[in-house]
Amino acid sequence: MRARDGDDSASVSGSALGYALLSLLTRGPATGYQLTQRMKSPIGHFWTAKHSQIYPELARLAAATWVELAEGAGPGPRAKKTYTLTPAGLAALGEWLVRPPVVAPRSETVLKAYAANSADPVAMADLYARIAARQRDLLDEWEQEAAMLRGTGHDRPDHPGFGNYAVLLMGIESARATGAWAQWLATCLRTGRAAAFGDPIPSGT
Amino acid sequence: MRARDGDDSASVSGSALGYALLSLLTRGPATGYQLTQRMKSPIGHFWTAKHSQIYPELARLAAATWVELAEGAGPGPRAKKTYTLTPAGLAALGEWLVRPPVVAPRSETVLKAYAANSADPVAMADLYARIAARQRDLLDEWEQEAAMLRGTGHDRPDHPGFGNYAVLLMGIESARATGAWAQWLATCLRTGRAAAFGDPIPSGT
DNA sequence: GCCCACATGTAATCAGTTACATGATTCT
DNA sequence: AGAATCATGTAACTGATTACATGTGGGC
Repeated sequence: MRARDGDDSASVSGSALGYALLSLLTRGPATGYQLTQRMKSPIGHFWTAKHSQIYPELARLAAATWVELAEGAGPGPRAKKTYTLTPAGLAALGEWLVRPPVVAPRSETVLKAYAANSADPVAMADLYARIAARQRDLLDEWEQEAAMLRGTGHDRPDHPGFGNYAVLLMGIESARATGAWAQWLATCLRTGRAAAFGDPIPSGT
Repeated sequence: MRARDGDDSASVSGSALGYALLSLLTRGPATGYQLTQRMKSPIGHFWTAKHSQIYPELARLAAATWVELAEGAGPGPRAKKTYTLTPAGLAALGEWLVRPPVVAPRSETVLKAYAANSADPVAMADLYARIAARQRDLLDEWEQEAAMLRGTGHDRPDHPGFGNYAVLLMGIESARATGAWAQWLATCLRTGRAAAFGDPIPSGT
């Protein structure tokens, strides 16, 4: 975020985190703490932030008049601050959304696969078998969640929860793809031979 | 990288970037410049680094004796340095590889979808239609590349290029998943109604 | 003469994590 | 009595990008 107080005009620009917080606030006003929780699911599988990063960013968003805050009595020594998205914040979000994404994806899981034959094949096969199992679990969980959301109309683009549904669908596709790939890789490494993609999970894991 | 000169023993630990460079060096000795190029494909779609990050990291790897360097005359004012992976470096890489990945994935593309109904639906549909088209192009390109690699035995885990092949396969799965999802999202936003996943690309884009 | 590829570095800044710090309320 | 949840912040550090800085050799 380059937005500072006094700089209320034209070229105000934000960081991806700032816009992520604005997106969370479209779901309704929240405290920094609540935003930290709200970020966990479902978007947390594709974007994360700790509270130590969120609190200063909220202060910057407030300085840019993209959010408003109401102070109240908090449980601890400091006041509890509830943030609300402003029309200016919503407009800034709308402008950012239609610009092409720029953050390059990073996957340590794929990076490790790139050096697959520099490690013990058994340990490596084990690692990717566990990753595949985890992705299958997530896939099951998310498919149930998505089915429930479909039942309540979240699959319509005018539904306020459509964004959540869209993220969940990408989670499903991502888990399916990663799971199948990790399983293929585990099979290759365990058998020491080329394997076909999409084979059923061999017994004896 | 916490590895410093003199600290050659037990608890030497590295950053993901350090291990990425070691992985690149398993393909053969290289200069920092060549590593910058080598990182572009195919692993560049899942892990990136600029030369300004690579050069200092190579110095740290050399201090940790994980790589060796040979100096020669360079084109510019400074000496050209060719780095080679040492047995200690290979061992360190092997230990890191079998540890579970920790870096959380980040996708600005999915983050934007999370706020899909806070922007102009037409512009948003356009954005995701372009993303889908791009993923289809990548899919075509990578499938041809993968077919070529299969023909030359890269799909066997003992082939030195197996890591490249594995990354390429994940690229394919990722492009397929992201492409189908982006197309679904574009269709939803354009029609303003719920769409089924995996539908054929509607005409008139 | 100009642009491109080769080649290596540093400085400033931004983004993100880890650790430190405080304190009320509710549940076990 | 101790742990978990709610709630907000800062400091130190690591990771990554952008910009600055230098210079050769080859092709057009």
